[in-house]
Amino acid sequence: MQRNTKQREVIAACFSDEAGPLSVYQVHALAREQYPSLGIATVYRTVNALVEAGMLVPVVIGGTTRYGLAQKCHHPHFYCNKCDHAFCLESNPAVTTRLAPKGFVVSEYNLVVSGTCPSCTSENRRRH
Amino acid sequence: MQRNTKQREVIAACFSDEAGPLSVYQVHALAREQYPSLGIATVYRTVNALVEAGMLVPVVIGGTTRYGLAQKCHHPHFYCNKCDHAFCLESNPAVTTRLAPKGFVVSEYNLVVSGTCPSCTSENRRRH
DNA sequence: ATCGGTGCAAAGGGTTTGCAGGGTA
DNA sequence: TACCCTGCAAACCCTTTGCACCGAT
Repeated sequence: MQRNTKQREVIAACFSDEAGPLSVYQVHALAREQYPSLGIATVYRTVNALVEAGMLVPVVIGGTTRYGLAQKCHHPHFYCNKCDHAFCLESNPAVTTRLAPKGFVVSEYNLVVSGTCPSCTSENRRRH
Repeated sequence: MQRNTKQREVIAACFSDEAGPLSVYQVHALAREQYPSLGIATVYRTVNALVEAGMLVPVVIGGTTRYGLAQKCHHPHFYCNKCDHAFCLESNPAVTTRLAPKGFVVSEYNLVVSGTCPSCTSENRRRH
């Protein structure tokens, strides 16, 4: 039987508070603010358990795996090269339909668009 | 100045011969058939150099980075979970346009659809 | 008191780097 | 001959695992 611990509470809270998917490293940094002795292995174990449990889904962004809430993250994401933040995008029906030609059985898809986010773009403009 | 070596020739040929993008591991295995003493470090260095040179582009598929010819691989890919092979898909105009909302500057995108490819699907059918 | 969860450190897998020797130009 | 490239091994991440202790039930 599963037990409730402070560590799990803090880790799970990171995802509820955040808009976009987080890497294990980011979760560790965030959660440590509230629980400094938290070990990285615990984050890995907890995140993997939450994926198994169906609460989180993995989203691969630029070679790094991030994790987002399942009910929020079955859709495209935007990755900002400047601030290293990942955003959730609206699901685009045109993407999900007719993705593969005849004969290919589609079970899922992963779409990551990258570039510069609005706030990094405006920061850039201010400098000119 | 860059020099032509047998190793580079063999590695580059792997990509010309292949339909889909390859992982470093796959390139190493393929290239070793023609050059058995080839070291994995040389494959990493050569592939990275070819990406720098613009000949190859990285395609992240299921957490693993594969590499494909630049002129062939700026488009969606299909990953077969059964045979572990990556296929190139036709570029879908609906995907490349209107990907991100206003304010986001898109520089590139990575779309991987996964499931079962035609030959693995038919193999499955034969067993029933 | 039990036994699942945690932190630490070691082990594992994939990728990069330092170095001496070899091969291209 | 010069010096870029290669293979080997060590170094480096990132992630998982083993183990003894801690703490929720």
